[in-house]
Order: sequence, then C-alpha cells, then structure tokens
Amino acid sequence: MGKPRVIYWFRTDLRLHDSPALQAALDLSPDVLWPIFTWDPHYVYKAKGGVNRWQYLLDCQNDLSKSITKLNPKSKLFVLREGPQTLFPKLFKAWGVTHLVFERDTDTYAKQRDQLVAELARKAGVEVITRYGRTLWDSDEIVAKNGNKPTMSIVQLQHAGQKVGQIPKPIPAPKSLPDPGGTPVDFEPEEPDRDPDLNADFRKHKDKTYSTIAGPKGDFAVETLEELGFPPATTPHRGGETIALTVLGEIIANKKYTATFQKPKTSPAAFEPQATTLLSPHMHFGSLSVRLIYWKVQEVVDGYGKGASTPPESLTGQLLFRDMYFAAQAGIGAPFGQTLNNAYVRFIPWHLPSNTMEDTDIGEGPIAVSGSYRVDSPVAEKWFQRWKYGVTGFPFVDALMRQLRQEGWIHHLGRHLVACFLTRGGCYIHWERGCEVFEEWLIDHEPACNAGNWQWLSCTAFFSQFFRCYSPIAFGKKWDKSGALIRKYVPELKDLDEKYIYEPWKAPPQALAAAKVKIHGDGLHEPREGVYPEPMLDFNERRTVCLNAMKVAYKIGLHGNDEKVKDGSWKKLFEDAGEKEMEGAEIPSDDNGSEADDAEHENHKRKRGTGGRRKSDAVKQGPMDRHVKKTKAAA
DNA sequence: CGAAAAGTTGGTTCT
DNA sequence: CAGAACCAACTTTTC
Repeated sequence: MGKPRVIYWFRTDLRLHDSPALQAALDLSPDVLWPIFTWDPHYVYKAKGGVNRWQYLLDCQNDLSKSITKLNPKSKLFVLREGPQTLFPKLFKAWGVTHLVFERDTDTYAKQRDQLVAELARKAGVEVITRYGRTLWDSDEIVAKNGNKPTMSIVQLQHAGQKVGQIPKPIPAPKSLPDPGGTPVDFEPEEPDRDPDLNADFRKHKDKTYSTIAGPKGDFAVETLEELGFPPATTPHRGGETIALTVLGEIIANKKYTATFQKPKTSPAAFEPQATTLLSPHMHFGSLSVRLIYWKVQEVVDGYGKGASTPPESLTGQLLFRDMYFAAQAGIGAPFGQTLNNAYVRFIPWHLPSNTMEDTDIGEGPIAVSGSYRVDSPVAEKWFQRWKYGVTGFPFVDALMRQLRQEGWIHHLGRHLVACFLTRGGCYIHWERGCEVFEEWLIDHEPACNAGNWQWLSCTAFFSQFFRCYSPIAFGKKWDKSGALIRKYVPELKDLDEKYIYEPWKAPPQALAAAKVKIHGDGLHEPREGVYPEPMLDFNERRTVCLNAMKVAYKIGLHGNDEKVKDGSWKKLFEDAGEKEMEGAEIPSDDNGSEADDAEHENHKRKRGTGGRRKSDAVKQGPMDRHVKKTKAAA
C-alpha cells in the first residue's frame, strides 16, 4: 500500500484550531490531503433553516477556505455539491483515497448518515478515522459514567464529568497542510430527493445546487446564497473562525467580565452590545472549539483570585449546560427531541400537538413524530401565529420574536420568556411548536440544546417549578425600564411614553395620539405602520388557567412513553380530574376564534392519515430536522 | 432510610 | 430602591 491519500471531511467543525480529528488526519503524514465539504441534502432540503443560518454557514466556509490556502496556496476547502451518501463511493475510486477522517457528529440523523458513510468506506477499502471534539467531554462517556443514563441535571453532568476525567487541552492549529491530490469528477452526479423542500418558501428562485459537483465555475468554490436561491441575509451576526477567535480574545482580555460573569444577571434587553458572548453560533458551526473557550476562560478565572463566579452561573457553567444537553441527547437517542416514546419527558396535553408518522401516513422510523401538527383549537393556532410573527400585543414578547426572526439570535433569558409564554405560562401550546420555530430561525440552533431548553422552560423535563412563571410585562421592565429593546424592534411603539411601553393597551388616547399609534386588530392582517395589535389574551387569567392545568398534569404523571399517551386514553384521566384546559378543548374566547382560519395561509395543509383523531382537525406542516428516516409504511 | 436543603436566571408586597 | 418574606409547592441532591 502506498502513502496515505486522505480526505478530511469538514462538517460541523469548520475550524483549524483545536480539532482532534484534523490532527488525527495529519498524524497519518499524508501524501495528499483533500479538505472537503459535501452538500448534505438533508441540510439543504429537509431541514428548515432561515437565510441567516445559511449566511453564517457560508461565512464559516469562506473563512476556513482562506485559512487553508494560507497554510498551503495549492489547497482550500473543496465544496462538493452532492450528498455524501451517493458521492463517496465514486470519490473514493476517482481520487484513489486510502483514508477518510472526520469529527464524530451527535444528533440522530447525522449519526445514521455517518454510519452509512463508514459502511461505504469499508466496502471501498478506505479506512475511516474519527475523533470527537464537539463537547467538553465525549457525550457517550458521560452517559456511561452516569450509569448509562442521560444526564438530566447539571449535578449529574458534573459528577459524570469528574469520573471521565480532565477536559482535553486545546490542540494548536496546524502550521502547514499537505497538497491536495487531483480532483477529477468525471462521474455521473446524482441529485438527491428534493421533496419536500422545506426551504422552498424562503428561496427567491429555484436553487441551482447539484447541477455540477464542482460548482458553477468547476472550481469547488464555496456556494453562494444566490446559488442556493436565497435572498440576502438580514442578520448582523457574521461567522467564521477568524471572527470567532477575535471575539474570544476580546472577551478574555476583559478579565473582570470573564471571571465574574453571572448569567442570571445579564440582561435580555441589552442589544448594543448584547450582555452575553454570542459565541453560541460559533460553537454550533464548530468555528470555535468549546474546549478552547473553556480553557481560555478557566485560565482567566484561575488568575483572578477572589470574586470569580462559579458554575453553573459562570461562563464555564454555560458550557456545562451545553454538555448536559448533548449527553441527555446521547443517552435518550432518537426520541430526545419529542414527547412520544420519550420516557424522560412528561406528557402534558398541550394544544397544537405533533402528528405521529401513523397520523400522516408518511411512514415510520426511529423518529415517531412527523413534523406536522394538528390544529385542535383555532384560537391556539391563531395565538401561535401571532407569537411566531411578533404580533401578540405584548411588546416585550413581540420585540424578542422580531429580533429573533430578523437577526437569528436573542438572549437566553429572552428565550425563557417567550418559551414560557407560549407553553405553560400563557398559551398552553405544545413546546414542540416553539422548538420548531427556533429551529428555523436561530443561527445557533443546536438540536440538543434547543429541544432541551424547550423541555426545561415548559417544565416537561430538566425543570419542574412550574409555579415560577415569567410575566411578559414585569420581566422586561425589570431589565429595561424605558423599553429600549421594544423601541428598536417594535418601531410602531417607539415614541410611546415609558409608562405604557410594556402595556400599550392601558395607554390613554392622548398618549397614543402623541406616539402616533393605534392599538387595534390582531397584527396578522392590518398594515403595520402606525398600528399595534391588541393583546391576544388576558395574561393573569391565562397564567392561572395554565398553572392549574400543569398541577393536574403533574399529578396524573404520564410520560412520553406511556401506553395511555399513545392510545389516547390519557384523555379520560384528565377529564376525570375535572381539567378543562387540554388538547382538543376549545379555548374560551371573546373574539379570537372567528378569524383563526385566516392564519392558515402560512402553512401547507397536509393530507391526514388514520391516526384515530378527529377527521375535522386541520393539519399543519412544520420543519423536519427531527424527521430522520422516512420509509413507506409497510401496510 | 427519611428529612431537609437546593435547584442557573419569577412575581408581588412590604419594609 | 434594595432586600426580605411570601406565594404555593415541583424534583433532585445532600445529609
């Protein structure tokens, strides 16, 4: 056998610093090394991601490619426009590959994809080498040390982490890279299944991807938004390892900020600058190593002496929570992101529940939830649309939701507020609906952290003190009395008196006239200029309803894997307990119900299957990141 | 084992 | 206006 001819497959580790897998590739002393990125059809078509996250990905790829070229002018990031599942067998042969090296991925879809690729490599006689560097500790090792159970609390994670051992120290970036070999692509390209293209609505024109493997110019260049058919991004946040390292450098240069950071004391209303580090999207794309952050911060903390904050509030504490969610995901597996078949999450009969694969007749797989949901209550559906598009009539909620949609990022505590409001603290809508919206819009969207946090905030798992309920009025006021965040993101209210900025429906006519704003309608239909919607619900009333309903649900104590949850007999338990607020029960409302059907244009209707549910229920199609493997149902 | 304390980040009222 | 007491009461961890 000749000298190693190595493909380094970049995926969610778009960096050169502290990459154990890249180090492993270089340790082979390769004759040639191709740094490549493949277009995953799941990412392009099946995962709903707004243009802002795409922009961030392209930023990371462009920066990485430049950094590679700096180390070796003959090399760069070779972007191949075909799915890895079909591309690799052809590539192994055409390029004479001996080794394939990559960083292990974490979520269910990615693990299945990697398993398939490893099998294809084995058949082609290509050796596969993987390393792990996505979290502080290897999540599988954490699970093993936690008694083969998912980590459902930070204490469990900390104890398991101690048993696993010291967090690996960062590996320096390589000083040189081998030449790439030849890159013939004289084989038949294969287009992936584009149906459904969950991003179709966002595209300006049909995407031109997959027409040629090496891209429009045949040079394996990084793709553009134009090529993907997307309009320009709206986010001010930009990606790439160079920026990430600069930002990290600035953070640790401020020793006091770094060493005394206390998350609960950072303001969700701060935006220029924001109160937290905004390193999460860099961690998501792997343009910054979490271990590098950990050790750089720890160094500052060690040198700071008295007064430094400690986990879980401190900066490193935030990283521990991230690891906790990854190890929870690793321990629970495929059902982690859903209620159904998940023994670790409570069953609560929220409105707008997910359809199962059975419900929709689109097959079955390790993921039991189809990505679509049932409209059990027109009022709830309308509340959901108003929440999603930032027209609830509660200015702080709306400011946060609009900031999220425009910029792809909001402060963690802001996420708490809007999540609590949608679920247990207002609308009583299923956390999976909110999880899907975040999945679509967050530039730092991480399946494990997103689902975990939604479970936390809805008191479904990880957290249970449901009587602690965020107020859409009081919570924002505490941080931002003058309403600066509202004035920026809800410009209709920018001139309203401070006294009414959190509750504009209470403003007297003179105050509204002075601010040139009318309080009217539901925000979904009227022109937005000069008009701000009425509050969509009575918060205090709904808070009481939700809290009581949560109490009943906790007492009944069903979990996602209970037979009663699957066969629908849960309903009798709740009815016997005298509970009225639950899936299938219409929400009493003065005027909200009548217009609810109008909101339906936002989503495609999907044909219903035989799930034993009422035929009249409307069905909505949502994102399908968790929708891993669809095979036609046998029957 | 059982009781007590703790748990990343609530709200309101009173001092 | 900062801080404590209270609200009503969950699960996990510690002692």
